[in-house]
Parts: sequence; structure tokens; C-alpha cells
Amino acid sequence: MKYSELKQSLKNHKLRITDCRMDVLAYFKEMQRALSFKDLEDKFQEYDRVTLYRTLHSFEENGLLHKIPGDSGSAVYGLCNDCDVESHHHNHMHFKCTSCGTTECIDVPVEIPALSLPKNYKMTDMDVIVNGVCNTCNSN
Amino acid sequence: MKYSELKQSLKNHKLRITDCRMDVLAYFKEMQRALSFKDLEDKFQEYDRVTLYRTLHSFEENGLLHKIPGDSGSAVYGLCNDCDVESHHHNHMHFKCTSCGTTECIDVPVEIPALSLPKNYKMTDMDVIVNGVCNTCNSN
DNA sequence: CCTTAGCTGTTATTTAGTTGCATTTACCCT
DNA sequence: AGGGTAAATGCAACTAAATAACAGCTAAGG
Repeated sequence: MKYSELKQSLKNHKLRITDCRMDVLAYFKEMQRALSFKDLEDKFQEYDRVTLYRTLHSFEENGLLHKIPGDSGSAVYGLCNDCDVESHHHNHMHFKCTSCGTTECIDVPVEIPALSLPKNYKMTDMDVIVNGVCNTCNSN
Repeated sequence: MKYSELKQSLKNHKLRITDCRMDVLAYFKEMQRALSFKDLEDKFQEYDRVTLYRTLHSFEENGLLHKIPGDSGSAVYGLCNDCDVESHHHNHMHFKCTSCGTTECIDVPVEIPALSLPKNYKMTDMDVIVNGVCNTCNSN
């Protein structure tokens, strides 16, 4: 991904251009899968832990990343497609591979079914996590 | 819930009968919602933190509880309906209230749709977390 | 009873995430 | 351009969450 595009992406989300943010964003774009804090910490030893935490938070806050629910303890983040500072909408699925542990965003829209929720419950949105075995692991 | 029933429930899942396990299980049955480690720690100050952790793990391992994915950092557990040591199957939904933060198991089966997963991906199961406002919070 | 596998409490350690503060930097405005 | 300012960074200390090691105790089966 081109430098100028990354820069524009940060600007679009009202974020200042800094080395750390550029590198982290580029890494997300490159990897095309959900990354944990640990992934970043391993990759970017030149940046302070705290800075990486703050980078993740600012990205999440400004609609560049979304936090993906996971029972694994530490949080995992994935790139948003068309979110901005005002509106977050993540109507896609997440696929978690039980073999290699990686999480990916799958471009299958979550169609909200006519849920028969108990009386007086109101749904705003929905997280769907599909567990299984991914492409790469299936091939081995 | 009767003492003898709780006891039988533990036995059915091949777990020894201990004070801690009886109390924790009773609490889950009584509350009828998902509980976090912190909930237990607050409730049962007579038991050591480590023991409570171990109780949760053993319950999970033996099919008495299932871990519910959540982005909130610490894990949340809900009672299983018909699981045992061998087979876990959690085809029900989870409802997380954005207002009070509690998570409940909703007895609506997750009907696995004809997902068009990317090629060579294989699904084993699915977690569905419905976010919204619950009964009690809606009434206030 | 008595034995023993397995549960418990204690302490210590690892891992995850946050806070405060001094310094530096991006970027807006003439 | 270049200067002022709000924001980002690095560092250090701190809180919280989870796990590990080990010695003593107890449930359950004979």
C-alpha cells in the first residue's frame, strides 16, 4: 500500500500523521487479518508499549479498527471497512481458526434475522464469530 | 435448587463434590445469567481467588460452563444446558446488555445459515452475541 | 477406616493494561 | 517559512488479571 494512501486514510479519520501510526496501519493493511496487541509489540520493538496501546485505542476510537470479541484473554483488532469517527457499523463476520488461532474478517454480511427475542429486549447489533479451520490450515 | 440435585449435577460431570463447587454452581443456577470471575470473587470471599479460577476451569473443562466471548477483557461464563465431558454444543445465543453490562443466555437456537464461507474454510460452530438493551434496563 | 488422587490455600511470578509527567512533534495560523 | 499550541511519545511506576509451584488437606472408593 502506498504511503500517500495510508496518510490519507489517517487524515480521513481525523488522526495526526506519526511514524508509529503509519507503520501500524501499514501492518494491518499488509497482514489482512486481525492482530493482537502482542502481535504489534513483537513486530514494533522500536515503539514503546504504551504508544502501541494508545495507537490501538485511537484507531478504534476514530473508526479505523474494531475490537473483535474473543475469549482468549487479550483483545484482537481488525481493520474497519467504511467506518468513520461518527458511525461504526460492523455487519460482517469474523472467522477464528481453532488450529492456528488467527482471526480474520470475512466479507459475509450478517443478516439480522427475525429474532424472537424475549419480551422487552431490544437489539442494536450483533457479533458473529465463526469457529473452524481456515484455508491455510486445511491445506496441511 | 436442591442440594441433592446440585450434587448429582457435579457427579454427572465427573467432578468431586466440594464446598466451593457446590456454592459456585448453586450461584450460577440461582442467578440465571452469565457471571464473570469478578462476580464470583465478590460473592465468595471465603474462597481463595486461585480456587475460584480453578473451579471455573474445571467446570468449563467438564461441560458445566461455557466461556462466552466478550471484548471486555475478562471472561464471562454461562451455564451449559446439556453438555457433558465429551460433547460441548452451544447452539444458543448470548445477549449482552449495553446498559447494565450483564450477559444472559437466550434460549433461541442459532440456526446455522447457508454460509458462503471462502473456499476451503470449514466451520465447526458459531458464537452469536446480540448486543442491545435488556428487559430490566428497558423498564427504567 | 485407610489410601490416594485430586482439591485447596499460600506465596510468588508472569502477563495485561493504565496513569502521570516531562519532552518532543505535527500541523494550524498568520 | 516559522512560531505557538494541542497532541503524541517515551519513561517509570502502578494496578489488575491470570498462572505456577508446592505443601497440606479432603472426598470417594475400596
